[in-house]
Amino acid sequence: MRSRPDPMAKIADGGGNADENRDADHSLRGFLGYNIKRANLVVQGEIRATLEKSGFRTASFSALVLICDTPDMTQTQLASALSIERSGVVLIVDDLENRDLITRNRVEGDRRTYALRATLAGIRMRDKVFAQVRDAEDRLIAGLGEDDITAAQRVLNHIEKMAAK
Amino acid sequence: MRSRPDPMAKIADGGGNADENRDADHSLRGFLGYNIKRANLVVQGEIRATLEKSGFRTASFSALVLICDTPDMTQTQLASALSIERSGVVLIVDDLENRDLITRNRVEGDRRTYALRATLAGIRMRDKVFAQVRDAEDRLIAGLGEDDITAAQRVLNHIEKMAAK
DNA sequence: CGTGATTGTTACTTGACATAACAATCACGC
DNA sequence: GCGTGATTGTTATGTCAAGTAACAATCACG
Repeated sequence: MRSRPDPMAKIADGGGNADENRDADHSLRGFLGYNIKRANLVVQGEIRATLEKSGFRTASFSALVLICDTPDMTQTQLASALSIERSGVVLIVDDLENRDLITRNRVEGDRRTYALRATLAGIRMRDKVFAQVRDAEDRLIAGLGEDDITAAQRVLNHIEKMAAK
Repeated sequence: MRSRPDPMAKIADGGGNADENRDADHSLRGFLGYNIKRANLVVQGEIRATLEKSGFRTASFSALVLICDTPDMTQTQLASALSIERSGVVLIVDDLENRDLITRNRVEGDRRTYALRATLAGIRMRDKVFAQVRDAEDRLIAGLGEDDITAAQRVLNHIEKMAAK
């Protein structure tokens, strides 16, 4: 009785895929990798939407926050912290510098490296967007218990520590 | 006393970025989007490593599972379930069909669509790889409490439901 | 039966990365 | 001091996944 698709069950899958997907993937739901992927998709989408109102991509805003928190950071350090290649941070730092949010400063003793430092405007921008992102996330987790969230953080951090070894 | 970086804290960021990143990003740690992203990175990496031993990418194995669970599925339905475009499933279904894991069957009444169905080999493959992925995930969450995991699942599913609306 | 929508398909574009090579600079042994 | 090798920022190039656009075949439906 399952093999013959009920004519009533017209797929009608147009845009609202949330309905018929709800139980079509019950096998994959058992994988936490699947659940993380899908949750990550909406979180990143929401954050991206929030950030682009201020002209940031996820990586560039993360870079600004890191530079604010760790003044005189090096581009190589930034690459390591962002888990991307050095060549990638060049574009990001270029952008932040062009918008006068950070400055590249020469450092005495090593003329190869730049000491990255946020400007006052950069710090103000960080604070403003930081709050916006927090609001966006709060809206996503509204209705959840505080203990559930800390438990989730515990699980996520544990998984991250288990990186292939 | 936080502003002046301790000279002892020499960055020394060579390859092992897990150490100096631990507290360099404490601001970003407050965002669950950040934690999800990083955890997702290692989970997907682990799953990818597991799947590629059997010649799958994440999407193609998800497709196989979905087709096993929902026989006579349509490619458009599959695209919706995978949250990708129809043009993308063509390559995936091509691959699965070439490996004799599924078959494209014509359906009476609508000569446009294919009814996707897993072969016996496809079902066996699904079961085998399914167990491997579950083992890989179990290794990642080893040491965590059962209640923590269910709480995490609750949080993740809640977030997913909150998709931009 | 004819207009418009849907399905699978192909070709093209795009975006975000990594890789590779390079000049300038540093570290360090001799 | 000097020369070899490593490091930093940079540019150019490649790659890979996923999306867009267009198309023929087919269906729905007035």
